[in-house]
Amino acid sequence: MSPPARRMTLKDLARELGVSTATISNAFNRPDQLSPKLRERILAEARRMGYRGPDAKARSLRTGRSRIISVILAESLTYSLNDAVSSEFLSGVAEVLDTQDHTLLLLSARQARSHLIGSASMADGFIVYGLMPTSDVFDSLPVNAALVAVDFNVAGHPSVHVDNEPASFAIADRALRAKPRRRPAILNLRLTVETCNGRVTPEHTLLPADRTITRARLAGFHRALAQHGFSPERVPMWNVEENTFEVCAPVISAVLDLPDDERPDLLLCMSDRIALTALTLAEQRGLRIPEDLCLTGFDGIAEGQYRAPRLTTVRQESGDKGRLAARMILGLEPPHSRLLDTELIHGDTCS
Amino acid sequence: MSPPARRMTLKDLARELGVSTATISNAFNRPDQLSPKLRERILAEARRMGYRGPDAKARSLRTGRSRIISVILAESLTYSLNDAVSSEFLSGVAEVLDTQDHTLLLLSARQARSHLIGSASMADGFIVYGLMPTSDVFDSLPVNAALVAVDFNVAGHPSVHVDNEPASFAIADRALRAKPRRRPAILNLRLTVETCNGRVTPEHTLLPADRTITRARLAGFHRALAQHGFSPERVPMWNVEENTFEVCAPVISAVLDLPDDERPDLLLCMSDRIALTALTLAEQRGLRIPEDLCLTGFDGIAEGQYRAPRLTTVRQESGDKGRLAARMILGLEPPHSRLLDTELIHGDTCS
DNA sequence: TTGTAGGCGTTATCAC
DNA sequence: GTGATAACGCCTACAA
Repeated sequence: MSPPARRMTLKDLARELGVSTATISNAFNRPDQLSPKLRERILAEARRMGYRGPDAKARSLRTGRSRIISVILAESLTYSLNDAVSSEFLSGVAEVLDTQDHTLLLLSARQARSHLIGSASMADGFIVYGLMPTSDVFDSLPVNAALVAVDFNVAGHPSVHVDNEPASFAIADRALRAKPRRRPAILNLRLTVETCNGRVTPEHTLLPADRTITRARLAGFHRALAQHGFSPERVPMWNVEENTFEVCAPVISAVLDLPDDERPDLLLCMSDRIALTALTLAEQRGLRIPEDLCLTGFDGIAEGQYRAPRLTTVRQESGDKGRLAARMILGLEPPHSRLLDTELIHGDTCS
Repeated sequence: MSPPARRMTLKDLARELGVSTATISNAFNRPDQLSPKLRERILAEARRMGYRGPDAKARSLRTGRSRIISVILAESLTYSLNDAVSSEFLSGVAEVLDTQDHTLLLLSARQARSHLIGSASMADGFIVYGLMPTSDVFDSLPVNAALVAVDFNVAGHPSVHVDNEPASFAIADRALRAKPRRRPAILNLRLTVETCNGRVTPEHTLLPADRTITRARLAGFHRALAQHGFSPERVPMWNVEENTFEVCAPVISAVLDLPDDERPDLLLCMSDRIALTALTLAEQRGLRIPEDLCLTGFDGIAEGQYRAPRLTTVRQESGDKGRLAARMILGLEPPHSRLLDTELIHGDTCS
């Protein structure tokens, strides 16, 4: 009879056992506040009667904390979860949260703003990853919220970065040293203000450095090019709008299908995904790597290293970025901005 | 002075504006309950005074719903986020939740049980993905919680599956038809009760079919092998404990390094990751694919298709699985168990 | 159209 | 060591 559709509460249990609610609460949260015997009895009875422990919603209201950390992603969740770099980042975050009994709530800055606001106040802290389309996202966040920015800066909050400019310089320098090249080109990732999936022309405006890390990568490439006798501004650039095979492929096809004497013989790519797409398409066209075409990537994703030829690239430890950001949010690490090192990977695409 | 560290509440705002709390609440939640003019004024004042809208914690306690859907993953978050198949699944889930103004909370069945219980009661519904190590996970969940199981069954709840047995049969049949092979072998994914990263011997016990989908895949392989004149029980099997390059590599190396007359010439792999690892290692050893070694995968991950040779495999739409599960949880789809189709991909590793 | 008041399930501060 | 009791911030009948 009377199957209580309603979830059993702490109060019900207290009444049933003839003890006060405080005692039940203590049995679950502060074992030292009551006799082991009583605690045992309470826990046993709770199990028997189907009480699953304090309700998270009520507890979070009362304590003000939810043990939820939210990662706000610049891109859509769909993209972020499929992209090797950002999922490795998330994986790092999750690893730390896990050991600290926190959970991970995924939010995207792309979601409806009203919705974002609503969900946001649930979390105890925020890790914001990637460049924010609009800064008003922050207006949605609780005031004084714990916040760590990754791959960009937010005034008043610590951030985590990698050394994009030096790393880009290093890999471009490496490529240019390997063998003299005549026609270097740069493949950008989301670098123009205007939507541009193709050649970048003087008509395009580049995003400012505080809006995208790829600007720093470009600076590194340019510095290396200049040092090797090229006029950076004359090195052709193409831009891709999204770091996926599907979006990169047409742009890269256009590059590779240029006449032989115009086709670049060195592609400095801003991501491994772009470089791998170029690699696949170049192989399909019978181009020899690195003889006919030299390629460099950025990120160091596994896919580029578990294939032949191995991609020459820069490894950034996205997992470490995530772990560090998570540790900062949880107060396990002082909240100071940090710059992580990268490592040059000498693969086979650029000998 | 007195910078109110405390977050401003709806009540504060009401007092400030000289209206009742109900009116403020309505302004945010039920626009039709008050004059547009008043609503405008309230919203404007709220913005001006820094009120970010109703607090999610309090709201969820009051309404009983949080707009949070939790995915409980059988594996660790770290693994799940890095694995192509499960992250595509999550991506599908996220896509649907996004459009329905819900958010995604990631939980792992591996986390400390007490923690899991605590966080669980926060969510409005649960999508359980992959095989549960222990069934007592469900005891942690709120009674009568909305729940959808993916890749396994939970009594009393709908599930989403893929046609593992027929798909495995089809691909094995395809491989065996392509060219007569003498020494087929099977590479399993977590199929033994005992931890086993290597050859499966008669001493090992296989997990029961209700504990792992790979059992169904094995059944499909065996049916095809029998049909082509092999005694399934005599076809050698190896097992890998985790679907990652690092864990697969030693096992596969051992297989490939067998003497020529013992080395399998057909590897039926239970995942693309396993097959791709085999492909990489085989290439490193100078084996020709498919002449010397024929390989099949399972999953159809992008990485296997964007390389040469393209992997012969079965595509399962993990994204669709996620979308469907999410739609069921949100009540957009009738809560009936579903079996999704797969598609045979004729790649180059098995001609 | 707006206001009043009770309660959602906890936890924390007190007394006892 | 244990028990009342007052918040936590909001939503929603219901009354005005």
